[in-house]
Amino acid sequence: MLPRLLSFGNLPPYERQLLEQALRRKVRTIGPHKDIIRERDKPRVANFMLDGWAMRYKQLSDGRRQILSFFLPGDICDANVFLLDEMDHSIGAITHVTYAEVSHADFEALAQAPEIGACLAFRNLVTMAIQREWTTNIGQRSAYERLAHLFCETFHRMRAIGQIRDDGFSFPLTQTDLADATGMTSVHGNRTLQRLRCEGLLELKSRRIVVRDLERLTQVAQFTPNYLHAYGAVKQAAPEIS
Amino acid sequence: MLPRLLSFGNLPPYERQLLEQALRRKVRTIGPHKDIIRERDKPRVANFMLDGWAMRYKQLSDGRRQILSFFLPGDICDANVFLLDEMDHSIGAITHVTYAEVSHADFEALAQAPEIGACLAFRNLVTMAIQREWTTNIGQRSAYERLAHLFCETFHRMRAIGQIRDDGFSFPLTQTDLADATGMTSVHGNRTLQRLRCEGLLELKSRRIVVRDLERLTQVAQFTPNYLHAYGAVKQAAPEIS
DNA sequence: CGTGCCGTTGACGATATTCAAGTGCAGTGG
DNA sequence: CCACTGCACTTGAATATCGTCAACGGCACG
Repeated sequence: MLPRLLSFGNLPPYERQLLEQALRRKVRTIGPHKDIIRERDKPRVANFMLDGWAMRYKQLSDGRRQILSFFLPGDICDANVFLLDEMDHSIGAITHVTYAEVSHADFEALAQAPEIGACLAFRNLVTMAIQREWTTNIGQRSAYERLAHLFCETFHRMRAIGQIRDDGFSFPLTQTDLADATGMTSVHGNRTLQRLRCEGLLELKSRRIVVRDLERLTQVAQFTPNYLHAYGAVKQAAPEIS
Repeated sequence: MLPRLLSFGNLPPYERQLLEQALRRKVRTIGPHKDIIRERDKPRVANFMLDGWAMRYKQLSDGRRQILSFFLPGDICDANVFLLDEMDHSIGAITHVTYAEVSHADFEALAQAPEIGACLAFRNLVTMAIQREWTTNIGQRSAYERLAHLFCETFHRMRAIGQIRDDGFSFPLTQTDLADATGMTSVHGNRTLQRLRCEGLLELKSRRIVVRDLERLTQVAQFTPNYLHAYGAVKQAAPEIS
């Protein structure tokens, strides 16, 4: 019923029911390339990702765009966001996306529940840690290392939600998206990607990534997964389908 | 008594007392270039900045360093950080720093108090927004725009805590720090800084910045302060000295 | 069978890094 | 008082990385 990360581990029955009810109240679907919420909008609800990929991004007035993070199933878009007068960034769907809108009142109730509240706070810390790692990635690493790092991170996150099959996973971004996420132009992204391919680190074709050599990829990226803090605390396992 | 941003606006007497007690319990001082906490340490307390500048940073194994954010008086280093097994970044003092260590128990009590709890959550959102802006800054802007942006942001933050005098403020970073914060080499930082100076946008000499043309600086940086969400909701005013 | 988006390529120029050397200044100790 | 030291800042030249512009091919979709 719930995507893996939204299961929040073993909740007491009362909390589990609270969570499921909150997530059932208002489920929405949106098509790719549509915005879930835009910069300057007044935030009204917290969004819990149920299925599909979305992204957080900012756009400068001259058109430059920075993708700030990706939302995978089970992620929470903006905990506590009600406290803000207006959004300082946008959230857009990459694929078809299903998400649950959680009202301010419902969110408060979830945050008050001891287990769920702690999980929400923990998730928030992980989200912040990932954002910091992206800053480091873009600030310090070369284009080549940067892409390698993003693929390592995504691999680990996808594994945590049981989405790895044969060392590969679905990766619905265009090369332009990839470039905007790593702070390079799409032309340079394309060339850098080719280098990753021809050095035998990975394949990327028709929206699917296969990691050919995780060890070397990790080395190139100087990737250390500690900042994910055992993201979801779930190792590779069958996804929760019920 | 409390630095401006830690005043949390108008608190009911009970909460104000709670806050002051929590901040009085353990006040520490540390010299410049010392670490307050290091990556891989187990976090035990939340640190509330009382005086001086500190920074959050990450170091790669080959020595490259990314400065992730600055802590000014009144900032909170790591709310909720107890939930993490270990630190994924370090916090270092830039100047002499005075800070209050808040225990897990005390922090919980603060977070439970309605007004303070909301303030803490709000501050956390602003911290995240700043981190996102840094990602955007480093990812999309040129070196020249990037430095301009950092100075704009710092100007606004310093103004919010009443630290602007004659369009200038104390700025204790070396050029190497500045470069590590904006993802460039110190040599390039130096040259870029010279350009900012000779175009009449600002002066930077002996650890003090004077903004000569805020309007043009804002333009160059494409700076929009919306992401600060009226950081502290305090306009320029005399600092709270009591 | 067009149309549009995505990926790819080449040539060129701009931006940023590297390496190395030198200046200025503050603090230290003789 | 002055040499000595260390650090921050500055400069130049050579190089590497990355961006811009423009064009073309493939493929899906209508």
